[in-house]
Amino acid sequence: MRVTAHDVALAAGVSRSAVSRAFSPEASIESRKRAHILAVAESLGYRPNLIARGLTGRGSGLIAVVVGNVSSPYEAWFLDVLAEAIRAEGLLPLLLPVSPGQELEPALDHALAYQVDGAVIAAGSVSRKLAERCSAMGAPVVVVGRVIEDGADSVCCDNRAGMALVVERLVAAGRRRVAWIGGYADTFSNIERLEGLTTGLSAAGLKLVDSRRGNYSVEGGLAQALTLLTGPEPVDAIVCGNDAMAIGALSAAQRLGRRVPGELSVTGFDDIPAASWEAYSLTTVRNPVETTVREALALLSARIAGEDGPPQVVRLAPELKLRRTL
Amino acid sequence: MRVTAHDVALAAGVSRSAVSRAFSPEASIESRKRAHILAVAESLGYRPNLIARGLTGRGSGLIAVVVGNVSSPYEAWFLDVLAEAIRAEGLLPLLLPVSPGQELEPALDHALAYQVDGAVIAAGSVSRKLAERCSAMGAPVVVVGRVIEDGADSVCCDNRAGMALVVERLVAAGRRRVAWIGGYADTFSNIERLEGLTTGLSAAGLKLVDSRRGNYSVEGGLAQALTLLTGPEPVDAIVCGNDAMAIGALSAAQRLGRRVPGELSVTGFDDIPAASWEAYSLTTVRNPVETTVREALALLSARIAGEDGPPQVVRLAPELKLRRTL
DNA sequence: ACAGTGATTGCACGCGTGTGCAATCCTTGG
DNA sequence: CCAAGGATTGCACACGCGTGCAATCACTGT
Repeated sequence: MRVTAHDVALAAGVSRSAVSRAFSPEASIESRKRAHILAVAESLGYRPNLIARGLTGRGSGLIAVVVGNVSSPYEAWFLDVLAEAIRAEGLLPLLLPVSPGQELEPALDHALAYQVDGAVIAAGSVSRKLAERCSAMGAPVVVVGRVIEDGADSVCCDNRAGMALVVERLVAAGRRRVAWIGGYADTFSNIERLEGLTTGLSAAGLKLVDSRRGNYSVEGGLAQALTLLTGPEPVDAIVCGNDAMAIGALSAAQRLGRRVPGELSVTGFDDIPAASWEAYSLTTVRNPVETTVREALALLSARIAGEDGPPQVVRLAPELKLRRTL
Repeated sequence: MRVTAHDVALAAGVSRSAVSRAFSPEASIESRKRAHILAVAESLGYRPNLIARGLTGRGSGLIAVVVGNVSSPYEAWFLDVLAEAIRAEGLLPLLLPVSPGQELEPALDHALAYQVDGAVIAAGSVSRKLAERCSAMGAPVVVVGRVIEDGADSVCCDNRAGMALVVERLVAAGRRRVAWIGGYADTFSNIERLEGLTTGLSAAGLKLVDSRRGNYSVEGGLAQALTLLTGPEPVDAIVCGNDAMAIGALSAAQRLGRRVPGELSVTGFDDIPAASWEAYSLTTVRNPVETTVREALALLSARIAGEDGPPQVVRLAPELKLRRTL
């Protein structure tokens, strides 16, 4: 059935150990013999069983990747970069989709049962206890997009700084009646972004005119912007917690005939690919996804290599992408 | 370090076999004892090592998922649905991103070395030989989005039928000068969609006015539509090979001030989420992704369960989504 | 030619789990 | 009270691989 090292050993007339060593680059084995074994192995279609190899203790070569709705543009973008980077390290990503509201723990348990070497968590609510439990099981964890104080390594863009950039530009453009459409209320990124917005505004002597929740989706942004713009309170800028909602808000503005950015500014956060599509040309804050992934994997690799020490927090500076909606 | 069944056995004062049986629902074991063992296991934080379990032959519980650029909207959508469905079956998806142009084989080898129970291949060029090799290794393969004649199970929407729907509507709307912006030339879906378009047109006594390649990307669609619309040949309809390019084409039309659908029709294929965003309201062909995933997994499960027989081909009927661009 | 040295090699064990088989236990019927 | 039968249990082996250890080999220097 399945061809094993034993079969190769038989066919090549050597011991099974020799086969094993032929596939370990550093092992001591005569090079002529190794070549022969590799040739026989090739002809038999033999590949070392990585599952069995993982059993001997040297790590499974698997990385758990916890991510939310993969179909949301930001998550898809992030996952794309991350998966590519993991494979570039010779590892394999185990995909664990955890929709908002679902429990993270069962999914993580499932992955831990596969002896993953590490986990990148970009969704679900991860407590300090959970992170510690993973580490105790031998799987270092890097949390992305939020910071667990003293609990786990994390890398996350500086949301407040990003919003500060938006406010600066907003004020320079003479906007005075600013509204906010945020994501899920208790989300780390949502809290920080809102906080960055309000402190920036109050520094300019302004305060929010309105504040709503759009659940980070296009539909949510559209619905909230519609009721907002048809409400009693006049508004000359809508700051959104992410790009998807900003795209929804732009649709609302279009439907209501508001000129953007003439009478109304709209901004997003993340700079997903759609933000630069001409129909939107959304002014937004660029979330440095590539750097985030690089840093996260570097942290993870260090931990896997055994590096000890207190949890590290990497904060990445975002950048304002000026386009045509502000 | 890592807590094993042996540790639990010691702590519970039973044999290791008993621990193993406590975790197999059908195994013969006194229920009081099972409860006790499970309690001890829980208190020690023990979970059966699925890697080791996979070694005994009963499958690894892993499914390889080969997909292209995850960040492209259609692939992200598909992956989202698929990953969710795989987890719903109690399996775990192993993510293998294979960008267009990259080799599929090394990625698949990597996954096969993990003894995956099966593979869903939605990207990369898979030959009949490759599919057979996988099956020989004990990993059934389902190909999605293209058909390997007599080579592997596959499920794929009926691209020609989809295009027929577009043509029908196009002709009814009185369009006579139709251009085509396709994806990668040698792609299965691209060939079928183009074929469906041309046969439909010639049945109506028409033929393509122009034909281009936009690489299935927004940027490609934009660039091709720009040169197309500023070229010598007048055009009153652009049929695109997927939604992303259609979105690019709409941007081109907007930039050039063409009224859509007044002077120009634009259509896509797939019905990605962005197609229904108000800025586009793209008329397109809905690719039945949910059904595709369901059928693909059903096929795969049957094969994993040992079902024999000739390769099956499932063709799914698409549906025209009439919006505002045609 | 011979001892000494270092490179190869094979044996056997361990990784953590499932499971056939025979031994044991408890239950039940007479 | 005894025997028969079924339910439980533990032993031991298997899964496919890496690797320490001791044995073997080739080779070198004198």
